[in-house]
Amino acid sequence: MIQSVDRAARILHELGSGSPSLGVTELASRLGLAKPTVHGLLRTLEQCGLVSQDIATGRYALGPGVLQLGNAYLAGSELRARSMLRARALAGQVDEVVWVGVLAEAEVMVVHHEFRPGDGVQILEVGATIPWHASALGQAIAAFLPDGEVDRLLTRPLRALTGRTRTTPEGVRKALASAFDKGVAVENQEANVGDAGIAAAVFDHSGRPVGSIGVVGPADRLLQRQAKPRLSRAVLETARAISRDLGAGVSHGRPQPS
Amino acid sequence: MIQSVDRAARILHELGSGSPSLGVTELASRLGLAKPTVHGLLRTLEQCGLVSQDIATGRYALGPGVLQLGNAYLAGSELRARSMLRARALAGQVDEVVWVGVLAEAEVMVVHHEFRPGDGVQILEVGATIPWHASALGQAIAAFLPDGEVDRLLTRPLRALTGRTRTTPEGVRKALASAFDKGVAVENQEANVGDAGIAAAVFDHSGRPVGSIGVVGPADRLLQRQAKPRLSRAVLETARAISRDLGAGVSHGRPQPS
DNA sequence: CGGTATGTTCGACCATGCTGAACAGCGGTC
DNA sequence: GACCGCTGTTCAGCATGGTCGAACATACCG
Repeated sequence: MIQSVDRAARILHELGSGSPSLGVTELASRLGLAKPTVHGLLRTLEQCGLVSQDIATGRYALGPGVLQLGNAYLAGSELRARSMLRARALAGQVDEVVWVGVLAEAEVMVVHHEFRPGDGVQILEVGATIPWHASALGQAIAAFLPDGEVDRLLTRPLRALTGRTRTTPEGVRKALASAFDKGVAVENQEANVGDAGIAAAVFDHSGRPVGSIGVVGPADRLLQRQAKPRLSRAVLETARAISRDLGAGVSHGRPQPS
Repeated sequence: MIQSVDRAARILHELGSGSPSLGVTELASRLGLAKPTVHGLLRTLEQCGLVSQDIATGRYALGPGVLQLGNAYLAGSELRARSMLRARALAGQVDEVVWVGVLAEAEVMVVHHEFRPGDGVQILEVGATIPWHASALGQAIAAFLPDGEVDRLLTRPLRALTGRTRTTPEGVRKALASAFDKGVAVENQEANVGDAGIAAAVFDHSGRPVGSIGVVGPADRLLQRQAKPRLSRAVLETARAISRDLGAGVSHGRPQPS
């Protein structure tokens, strides 16, 4: 663990969360470092294009370079590349917004967003993150993770995003067990009031869940008695198809803890 | 300049350009560093979520963290925030795709993409980069940069993307002079065969060009005799309006070299 | 016109990251 | 099946180079 690099990453993380621009002093106090240390790191990051300084105020913010990297990540993501066509097909089949996500730390990140075919509203959610325990995408992935990793995830505090968010390890475990049994995770207004999600995990050739795909939309429409089974089946079949594209076998049991 | 941080950034940059995943050995040889050095940097970056290792092959690729940062950059970009509404209005008014860009090193990066209202094809270009000299967005910004910075940009090789790309400093300078006079830069198939662009610079309160906004589309449609003046005027007015929102004065001369 | 913020520079100590060489695990190949 | 080349990884020692405290320049505000 190289300290200076770790500190630089923490600076980037700090600039990315919360206030869009911070001063040297504030950054130093937040990270518990000396002011000149932070200054040197910032100067380096600026020269690399990852951070930019507002010449007027002297404060620092993330630079265009990070966006370029983010774009490169998307372009190089095999999961994303393999799921785009099938995501579009799924969106057309069920007439809902489709998301593809991966697990990053304790958040699930949307790496692809397929619009609902006829819908005019276009809010692009690529790059957005949602606490894993509050999203169908996250639950679908976690359900097939080795026990050890699930335990590690559950040690973190489970923040409540709505009144229906599962905030106890037991509650989340129940959801994971259900998702493991059925193959699909269902989330009912646990992340956003009014919105529900249905998602299934995608596996790579080694049987590890590398991400998930699912539909998102108004809870009353997605969870309608006649809609839910149809959506679940469509999502699961799409996830299985992508997994097959990635070289996974057909059957997925819970992998052994490593 | 902190070497380890700079090297980490170069690793990220290398992972972002070209092959989506690289091995330690290849990275080390590309950067001219020792293998264990690169290994240590990669381990640190991995722990920060900026890089992820494929457990099967052992190779490294960009991690989800960089996408998160890229998204944070977009969310915190004042230029982007201020231009979204006006970009949408412009797109509706002229019925063309609208891009908002900023200059990053020698590339112009698209930070906002407004779809052509009725168009079904939806290729999102946010995060994409184009050599500055080959795009209307880049030329519009450079036309209002201090002479010194333009000189510095022109010392780099001017890569040809099409047969019409300006590849000599003189040719580019002529385009910049025209953009400076008219307030709008016009690019005719210099980046992509068949595509043209019309863009104007956006200024902040200090009079510095912070980015640009413009339309992109088929050359024969954009550069039609009756369309071009109309588009130019609309683009210029939108750019001026955004500049005003950012607190810029009304008149923009070429700033003194600093 | 001080006072108190800020961002920045300098110099010295010593921790820290770099490098060479050696280790372990794989895959192909003769 | 044992060899060889390749990979990613670990380990030690040296000295490079990053960190920190204090001092500087500057801007804002009372």
